[in-house]
Amino acid sequence: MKKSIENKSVKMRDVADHVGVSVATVSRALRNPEVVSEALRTKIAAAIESLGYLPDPAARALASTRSDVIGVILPSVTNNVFSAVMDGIYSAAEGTRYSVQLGYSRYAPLSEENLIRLFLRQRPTGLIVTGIDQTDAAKALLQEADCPVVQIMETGPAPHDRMIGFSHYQAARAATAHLIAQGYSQPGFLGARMDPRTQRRLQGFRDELRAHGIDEGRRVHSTTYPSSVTLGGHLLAQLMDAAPETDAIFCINDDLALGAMFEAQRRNLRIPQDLGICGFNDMEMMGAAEPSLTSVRTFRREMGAGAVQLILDALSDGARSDGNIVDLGFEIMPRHSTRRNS
Amino acid sequence: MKKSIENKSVKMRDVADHVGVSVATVSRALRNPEVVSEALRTKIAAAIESLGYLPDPAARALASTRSDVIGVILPSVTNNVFSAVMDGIYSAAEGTRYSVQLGYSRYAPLSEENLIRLFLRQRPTGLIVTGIDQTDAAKALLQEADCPVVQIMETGPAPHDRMIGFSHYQAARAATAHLIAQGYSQPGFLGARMDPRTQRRLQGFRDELRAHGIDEGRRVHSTTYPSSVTLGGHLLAQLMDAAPETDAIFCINDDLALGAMFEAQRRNLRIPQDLGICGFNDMEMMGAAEPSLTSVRTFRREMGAGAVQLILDALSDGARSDGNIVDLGFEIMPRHSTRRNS
DNA sequence: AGAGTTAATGTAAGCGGTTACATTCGTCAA
DNA sequence: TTGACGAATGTAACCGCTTACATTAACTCT
Repeated sequence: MKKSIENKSVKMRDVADHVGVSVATVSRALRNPEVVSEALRTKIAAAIESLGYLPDPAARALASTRSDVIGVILPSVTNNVFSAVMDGIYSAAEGTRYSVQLGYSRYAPLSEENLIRLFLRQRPTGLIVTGIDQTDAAKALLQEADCPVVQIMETGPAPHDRMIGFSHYQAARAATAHLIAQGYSQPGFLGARMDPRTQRRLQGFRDELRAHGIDEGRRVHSTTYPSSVTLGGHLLAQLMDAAPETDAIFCINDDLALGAMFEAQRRNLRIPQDLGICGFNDMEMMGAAEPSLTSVRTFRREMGAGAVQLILDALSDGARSDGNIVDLGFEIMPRHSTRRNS
Repeated sequence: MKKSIENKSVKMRDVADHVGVSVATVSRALRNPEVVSEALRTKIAAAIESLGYLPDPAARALASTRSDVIGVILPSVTNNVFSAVMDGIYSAAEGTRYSVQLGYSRYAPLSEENLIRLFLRQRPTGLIVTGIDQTDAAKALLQEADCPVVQIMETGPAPHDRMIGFSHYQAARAATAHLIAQGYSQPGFLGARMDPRTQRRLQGFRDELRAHGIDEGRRVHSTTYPSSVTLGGHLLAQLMDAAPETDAIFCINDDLALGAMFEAQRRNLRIPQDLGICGFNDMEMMGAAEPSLTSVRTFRREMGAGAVQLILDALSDGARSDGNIVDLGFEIMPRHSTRRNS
């Protein structure tokens, strides 16, 4: 594999000259191999290899009015939940000609709107956005976008185009139902960074309580602060002070659950006898904790990979088969922290 | 703020016509405002606003032979350590005209080399790469790169250009010294995903033991598997079975430390009396855990933000002030898990 | 007043690909 | 033999900006 030393800036022109054809033929060999004769195709491939030619994405994008990037807009960099999604996205994009461009909205709808505008300007191959709570302007932009758009993390009515996720409402109801089934009669709720998505989880919690005729009392504690393990401890402390009758908690995510567990230990509350704990997302540590912690497993990596696949499908289908919703569901992972009934 | 409905594809041409100037003037108003008259500048700004014009990055990159992207190559998507770095990078890039392009090498040097090649093809404004263990080919590419290159996460000799990080070796020595100072005489080592960077931490651990005349015995346990909380538990189990005299552990990262803590609890080992635990990175949960866990704090967000700043500096400096190394240091955060001496 | 500056703007040639259209050439049916 | 046709390749315009160079107008200076 002798690569040219001088591959500083090999252009298509150089490859063409090397083979003795026009640049158009080289371009075709790359984009529509089937229209180029077998003989030339192999010669061109060899020249590309030996010269170490790599196409200039900017020139490509400009000429073809379409860039080979898949735009992804997520609310947070640091949140583990989204790193798993990213992992799925990058894995699925690997090996394709598409590259991923990431943007972070920091949970700010307006910032998300601007990112959408910015990304659309690049005429991306596809766009992946998080959730269903865009601003009206953003919705309009997505509606008019001339590329596949996939909404991830949630399912819901009227997707812009395609959608892959699960129902946060149903997941929360199921988790709450699990607590009740385990014999807990006074479940509480711990939430942080209450955005529309987590609000739907709260709604699921409430509706499930109501379905069992349980009053929520003063057992719902949440804050708009970003979630953390420390915060989980604080929230549990608040909750127990305000509502000592609480015998179980459903936490909006696993960090809060872990923090609550530590706080429970500090307070000498026995888990699961005195306090049942259920988290959300089922991150790896949940099974490893002592005691192991019940959580709602969600398929984050699959969501990311699936979103990319949906875009690739849309590209080949051509036909915009609207209303394409993929529900990945969720799974309650019962562990020691809620095992009161066995 | 009445945005045009038809901002589908407003180009510079449209802005120019709207104001009654040539596109060159509009372009200059955007890139070198100081050479355009005050009057035109404001008119142009107004037109841009009212038409909702956004420049086409591909065209810009092609014409200027320089794209406004900062390339970043990290080994892992999911590792928390790097999400903090990314957070710093994105924050620092926000508000500038530069956008971030991320690539993941999955800890594979060859994959990193390809990414470098790919990124360089875009003639980026700057490049951020992780660590100092590139392949020879990759090193050559970086050396010839015609943009600032910043190596992050580590300090060391002979940076390609600039460098921001800390000494993993020194940090590990300091952590080990802390354990010894707390009266632990048989410290062990838990490692996972042993790459060159973590190898240097192991070296620090060993040298510090030697400096105190302590034999490492059979107390160094590590694996090439990716790190996880679960794995931390397994490793501690292995370690205690192989070397029951162990009275403290230095873990390559906080996940392992947390897992080890849970395993210690399962084994009824008292922390910190029977077993001292020290992690690495000081993630948020360390202080919130029960018992709270000692760790080595590293400045990851600052590393990311600092790297971007170094690039911006290099751009304005012009002069390649070689050998520019920023050592952010580290800090031992003593907590309950190693508090035997007080 | 005339020449020389300087500041502000316009003109037009690219940047490196893509692609519609033109051209060439061999094949085949009439 | 000849024209039609299809496959393979070439020609050249164009994608939306940037920028070197040319041009013009307004001053400054002797």
